[in-house]
Amino acid sequence: MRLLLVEDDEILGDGLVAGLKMEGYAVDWLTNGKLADEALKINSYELIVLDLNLPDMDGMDILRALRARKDETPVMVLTAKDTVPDRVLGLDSGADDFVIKPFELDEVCARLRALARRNEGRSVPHIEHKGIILEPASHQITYHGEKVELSQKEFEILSFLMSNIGRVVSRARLEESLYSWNSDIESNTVEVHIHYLRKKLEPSLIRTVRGVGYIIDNDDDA
Amino acid sequence: MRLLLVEDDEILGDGLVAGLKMEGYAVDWLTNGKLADEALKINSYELIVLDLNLPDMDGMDILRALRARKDETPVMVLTAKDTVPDRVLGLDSGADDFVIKPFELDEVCARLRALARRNEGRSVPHIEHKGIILEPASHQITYHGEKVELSQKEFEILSFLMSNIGRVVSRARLEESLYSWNSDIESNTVEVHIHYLRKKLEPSLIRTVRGVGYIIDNDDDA
DNA sequence: TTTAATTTTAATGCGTTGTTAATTAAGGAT
DNA sequence: ATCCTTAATTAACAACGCATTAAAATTAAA
Repeated sequence: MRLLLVEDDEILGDGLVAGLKMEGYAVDWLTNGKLADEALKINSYELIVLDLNLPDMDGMDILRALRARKDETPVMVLTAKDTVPDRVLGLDSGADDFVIKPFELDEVCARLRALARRNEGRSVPHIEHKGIILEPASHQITYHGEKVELSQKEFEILSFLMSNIGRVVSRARLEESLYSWNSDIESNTVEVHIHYLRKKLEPSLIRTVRGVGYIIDNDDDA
Repeated sequence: MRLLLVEDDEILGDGLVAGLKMEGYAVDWLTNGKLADEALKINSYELIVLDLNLPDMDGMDILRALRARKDETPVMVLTAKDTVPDRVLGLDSGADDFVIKPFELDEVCARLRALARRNEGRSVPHIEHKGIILEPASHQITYHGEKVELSQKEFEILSFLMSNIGRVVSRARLEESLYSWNSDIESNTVEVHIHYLRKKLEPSLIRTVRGVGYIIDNDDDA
């Protein structure tokens, strides 16, 4: 699950990154407001953690710009107690949650889980297709009524494919959804995980579109 | 997917072309602003990557002229950090995204994908004609209800012809859509693929217009 | 620390695909 | 009718993309 952290404080940022990675997030950490603004135009994060107090650009501007682009990604705002204008705490700010510094890492994580859950809950209760039931909330898969144990990466790949049923998903796009920008995957990791998925489920479930990507088809034949 | 790169720096351009081709784009590279302006009046691209700092013509003028012609092609602008007038960063410039030099090739590619995605997301209509159903999203062809397996090049050629039903498409134009300008195809590749298409579908489907090109006719006779 | 599980890397093999090139057929022009 | 040009057909070959496997590296768990 991809997460963007915008935090200029080195020490705090470092700790957050470590903690969030431990929670299983693929974290991109930016210390620069303008870069963050740019990064968000790519729009491929599931969560954003945003410090309002940045040196080069007001965090609120980033948030405003984000919402102006109709980007609904859940945003958690970090602020120091005395720098929060009251209006910010209102609903119109566009943020989904606030944490006041100093805070406990555990609390942030719990709130993030809640955010993610709430966000999934709206749009994707569970996806069902060809005998597969995928429940994002519990992170579990059922295939023809039987539980199937998937590793994290396998789950993420399947999720991505299943939320794009009928559309070809390029390998690059899959990689984007699994990793953060700068992490270089120069090998065939995705292929390998696809292979494991086919093994655990049905080989014909995921169709290869040579030179293009992978797809889970709509139709019932294969 | 055709992409126009306008970049005067030889070294940078060379690298970009290589990288973009690797991503599967058919890249046309122009180092000259005026030529680019002309090219954009004639050709149509799915993406444009534009360096603002050109020797003979301001990149912004190209962009302005493009938008003045109601051309909505997504444009990614490349700029050096200190040469970006602030106004350029505003929404009114007409660009869809910016990248500040120096940049990572990976980032540019990721952003381009995002641009293309945003742009195409609206409508991916399937084309239907004479019993053939072509679905770009799933990359599949049906002929009289039966699935037909096509290779990538075959698929691309058929796509191009089917989105130009009733119009003759010259071989040069087909080659352009499959390859970039300067990539040399000195043989009859297109003919060969046309041949395979006719074999897999109906020989009479694609009519040869001698000395001109190929066409899929409107009418029901052949 | 040891063990197990997960993830990544790397190497291999195979089938598909794109391209080339040579030959045959067809269409126009003289 | 013949010649010349253009297109169709076929086969051969090289290159590529993907699947698969095993092993290494990393991470989590005991």
